[in-house]
Amino acid sequence: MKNKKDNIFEEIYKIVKKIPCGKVATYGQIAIMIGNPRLSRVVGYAMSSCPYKDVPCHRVVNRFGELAKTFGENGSEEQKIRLENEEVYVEESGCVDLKEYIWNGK
DNA sequence: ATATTGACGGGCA
DNA sequence: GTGCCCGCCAATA
Repeated sequence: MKNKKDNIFEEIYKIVKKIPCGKVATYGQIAIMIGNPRLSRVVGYAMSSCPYKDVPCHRVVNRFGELAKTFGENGSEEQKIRLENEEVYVEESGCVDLKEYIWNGK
């Protein structure tokens, strides 16, 4: 039998690591994949923790499609570069075209 | 130990 | 159509 509850973080990381390069996913979408659309907050928190370097948190954006400015000291600057490095165009606002780069889940 | 916050999202009034 | 409130988990004060 399983523990009372497996770390929800692990569920999140598992999905985030599943994001293909050149694509981005929203917290809500990831949260839904976990099984609870309201876990969006936990998803964001898991990213802020980001203990696993295998988790491309820079590919995870909010529902507006903009990157997390709390990524680091440089803000979304480095994150923006990473996305552009993966063929993902990012605006100066740190916003990407969801309709173009949104991860379809496959 | 408890309370509040925190990279959000969705539902309801 | 707009605005406000609630929910979830973990970490920090």
